[in-house]
Amino acid sequence: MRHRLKDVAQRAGVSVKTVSNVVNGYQHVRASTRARVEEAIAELNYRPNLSARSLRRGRTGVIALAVPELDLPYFAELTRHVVNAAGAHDWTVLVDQTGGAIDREREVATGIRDHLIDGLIFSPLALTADDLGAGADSTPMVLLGERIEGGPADHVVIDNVAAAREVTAHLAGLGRRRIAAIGAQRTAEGVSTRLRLAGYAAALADAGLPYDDRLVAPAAAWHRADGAAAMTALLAGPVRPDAVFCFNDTLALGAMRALHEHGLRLPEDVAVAGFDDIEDGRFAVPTLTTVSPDKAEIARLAVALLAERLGGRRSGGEPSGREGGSPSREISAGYHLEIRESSVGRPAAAR
Amino acid sequence: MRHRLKDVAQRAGVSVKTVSNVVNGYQHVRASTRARVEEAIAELNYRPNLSARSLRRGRTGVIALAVPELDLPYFAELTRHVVNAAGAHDWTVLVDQTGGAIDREREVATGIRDHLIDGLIFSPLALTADDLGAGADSTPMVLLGERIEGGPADHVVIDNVAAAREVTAHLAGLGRRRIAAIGAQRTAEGVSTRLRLAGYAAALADAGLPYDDRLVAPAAAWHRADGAAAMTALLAGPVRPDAVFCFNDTLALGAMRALHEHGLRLPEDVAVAGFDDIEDGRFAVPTLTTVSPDKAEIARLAVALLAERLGGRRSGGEPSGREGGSPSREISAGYHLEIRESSVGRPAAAR
DNA sequence: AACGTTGTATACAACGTTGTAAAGGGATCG
DNA sequence: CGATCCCTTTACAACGTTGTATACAACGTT
Repeated sequence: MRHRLKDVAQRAGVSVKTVSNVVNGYQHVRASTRARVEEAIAELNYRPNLSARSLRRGRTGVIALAVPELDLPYFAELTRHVVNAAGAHDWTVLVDQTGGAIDREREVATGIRDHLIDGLIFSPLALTADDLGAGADSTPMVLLGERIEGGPADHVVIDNVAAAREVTAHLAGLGRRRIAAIGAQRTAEGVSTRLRLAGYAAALADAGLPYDDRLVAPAAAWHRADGAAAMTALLAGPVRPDAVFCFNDTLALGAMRALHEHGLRLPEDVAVAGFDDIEDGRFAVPTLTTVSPDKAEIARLAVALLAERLGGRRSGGEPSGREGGSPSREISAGYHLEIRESSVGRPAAAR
Repeated sequence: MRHRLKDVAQRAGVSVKTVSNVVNGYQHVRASTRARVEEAIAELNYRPNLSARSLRRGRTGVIALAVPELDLPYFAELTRHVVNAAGAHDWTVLVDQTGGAIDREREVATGIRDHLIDGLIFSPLALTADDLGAGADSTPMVLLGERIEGGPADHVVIDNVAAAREVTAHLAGLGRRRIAAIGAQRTAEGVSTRLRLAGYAAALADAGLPYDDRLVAPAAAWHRADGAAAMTALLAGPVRPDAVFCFNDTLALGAMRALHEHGLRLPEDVAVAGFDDIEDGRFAVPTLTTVSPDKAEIARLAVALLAERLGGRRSGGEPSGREGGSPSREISAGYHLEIRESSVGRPAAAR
């Protein structure tokens, strides 16, 4: 049984307008009147009708987070951080999954469930700037990652080139001479993929190692099975890698499983590194060396950018939107290397 | 720039009512008029204002899924299945996390973002039937798991007792005589916990093995770190287990990591079994023996129950709700055992 | 008495969509 | 010619909330 302002007003013996004033914290309300209204609200368990409120105000207090797949642990962990960061603004987060499919991503970018969300945080895989321009509505959007160059939205990024370069350099610094990479894509559509590959290539050059196509394995998607398949293909190839940089942790965990099945020792025979620092990798056998982006910071920055676009408050006004607002910004979040057993082995003292 | 029915009407040279009739598939619209309107809709990229629509109709087309933690893989995978199942009804799923905290769960049960959702699928950890009765609104709710006895909501469950019994019997059938359990709780608040413990105890009795408190380790939460800590405590205890049944897969993965760190072999020294069949366990070293609930079926059943409560259609009518509707139902979904390396070892032929 | 402040109510309309009722025009059929 | 059907429009109000304007009363101060 949902109660309206009108029902509260009747119960408290005041006007609808007075109840609204109490609910909205309008200062000119006598304390005794306020108490009476609040009591009626509690008795009736009144909750504002947010559809009505949003129609009148133009705001719902809901933002959306659209990620490729929630069951890729990186996105699940990121979602948790976004939900926490959004809580500080008293926002509810609607989580959507695109599956990385271009048509779904276009749908999200052009307005999912229009008018039900105030803003969008979006981690796309396949979108282009053209997709963003065409048919986009005015809902403020923050993109995670460097997927869209020159688009109108704000971006939160990490330096994929530097991070990939650094972790590959770590492997080279351990004396590895045949460093493979898993996660490239044939069509090179994903910008993250290209940047991580560029960082890998730069580190090889830094170390005076040749870039060898035979050591670069593609992956259709970034799940464990894809990592296992790519590692298996590399092991069947003409050049035996002594290290492998995987473009995310789930690829790395799959590769580690494949290495185990081939009777290879980690890291003695093949050192492994990943990217993302998911909890999984911290408890794997061996624990996984990885790039650890500051997920909490990414979430915080994304929510802060969105809040700024939305004017940082819950109440009205036309959002500055994506067309004609301030120029789009790109902010970098931090990362660091987590060096673990999969590259440097087990501390001898622990045995 | 959001366009209204009025803008479409002007562009197509018809009335607002005619545009509404086209949008809603009213049959008495001339084909040429319909074409004209649809063209205007496409040109303006018109999208209905769902707040306005829901205010008028009383429906938003959004359901909520509330789970304890999205970054526990079981819930992330379940979310994916729920989103897929809901898509068949053209529903959008709003995902919320409660952290398993009683006050957050109460908040969810009494109506999160009122009027923004048509129904709720809820996987609570701490709620009681009293919590459900008090202050609950009329939004239809389906509960996942046997958390709430005698409450008014529909339930989708799996037979936790039988499943736990079966996987423990599997370990006993392998000749294991000191089978431990990880995941019990001191306060025994969670029903799943109690049922899995009951199944474990029943299987011990079936096998003529004594129930030994020293082999039952509690866990504060069900993350990998909790499993590792509990396994470490068991290994420091007076009775050395030769098998361990963990109440979920993340506990099991943490326990496996702890066993490895103590130089024990799996499954030779200690056989391990989990519950949930997350992807992680399929690629672990060794692969994890586990109870595999049919997550897609759970999702499908939950969505179907909710659809029934909502009258299976998008348009109007007062939902039958939780008060005064048909009696609450409990439906069981299937599960099976996945026997893998952590209990039976590696197939010899694979080496 | 006049003025300013506080507090409450009334009035109205806005937000975008849609359900109901009624009217009107055109075409067809008995 | 009247009845019926198809099609479109106009009119109105509903949904629940809230922003603006105005009116009025009470109280305190000058």
